[in-house]
Amino acid sequence: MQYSYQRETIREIVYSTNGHPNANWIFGEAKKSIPNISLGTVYRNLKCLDESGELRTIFDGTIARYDWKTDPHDHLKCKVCGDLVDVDLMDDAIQSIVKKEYKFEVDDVEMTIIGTCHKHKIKED
Amino acid sequence: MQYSYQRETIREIVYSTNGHPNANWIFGEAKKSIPNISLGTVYRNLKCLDESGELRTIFDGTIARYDWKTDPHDHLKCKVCGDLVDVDLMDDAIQSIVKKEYKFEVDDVEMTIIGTCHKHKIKED
DNA sequence: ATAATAATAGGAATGATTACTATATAAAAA
DNA sequence: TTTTTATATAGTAATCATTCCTATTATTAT
Repeated sequence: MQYSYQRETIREIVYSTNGHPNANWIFGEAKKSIPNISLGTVYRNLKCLDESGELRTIFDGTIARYDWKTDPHDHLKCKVCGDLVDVDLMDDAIQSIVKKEYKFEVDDVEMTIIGTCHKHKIKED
Repeated sequence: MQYSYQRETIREIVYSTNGHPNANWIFGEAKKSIPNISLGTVYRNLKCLDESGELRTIFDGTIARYDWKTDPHDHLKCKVCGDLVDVDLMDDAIQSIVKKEYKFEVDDVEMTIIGTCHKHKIKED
């Protein structure tokens, strides 16, 4: 893969945030330094950065978000504020059940726990 | 919610398969008995069947699929054949970690394990 | 049966993503 | 360093899933 300033810029944008941005937000940020960058360029480069393991694509409902954390981890999604928080939950016990009982070779785990985060608790018993 | 023959048909279609169909497949099936049903009707009814708890929406990458199994469960997705298989993995330990450590009220868990299913094993050591 | 209410068909609109193409940039060869 | 070759880009059109809109139709309540 040939070097490109656009790809480098996109990579830096993703690496600069913990906010799980989508393609359109990244496009907006990229335009600040490359005003005539095109959205197609953003998508193409996000895909090849994913393929080369430099970022990870996560699916939030029906749209794709991008995360510089490439190590396996999970997400808590608050349905009130929409926040997506990184957590580390998937345990070895589950991995080994999948391997042994289902003879399934695991590449990746996508776990999103949907609920309400502490900011919105109405009352605590 | 008022009765409708279309909604009843859609519900029966989802309940008749284990194949995690998407809206378009359901639309095709529905047309067999209601030739001029519209895709909008399919989507609207899938949404209200989800809201009333009669089915569950699952996200497969960037598209929605529908599942009559409404009890919490997880999926194994084979990246070779695309099959989505129901499994029951999410354990109480994880639930309680989320609750205690993150003070997060869980409504739902979406866990998809991506990998290769036993049908495509090249060799076993 | 009539009126009130909610659902439908059909099609247009939206939003995310991908595909196309002529031009520009980067890497390799001369 | 020029020339050649290959790959990436901008800009735009196309696609796909999904939602929205509206006049008409079906369901429910009176």
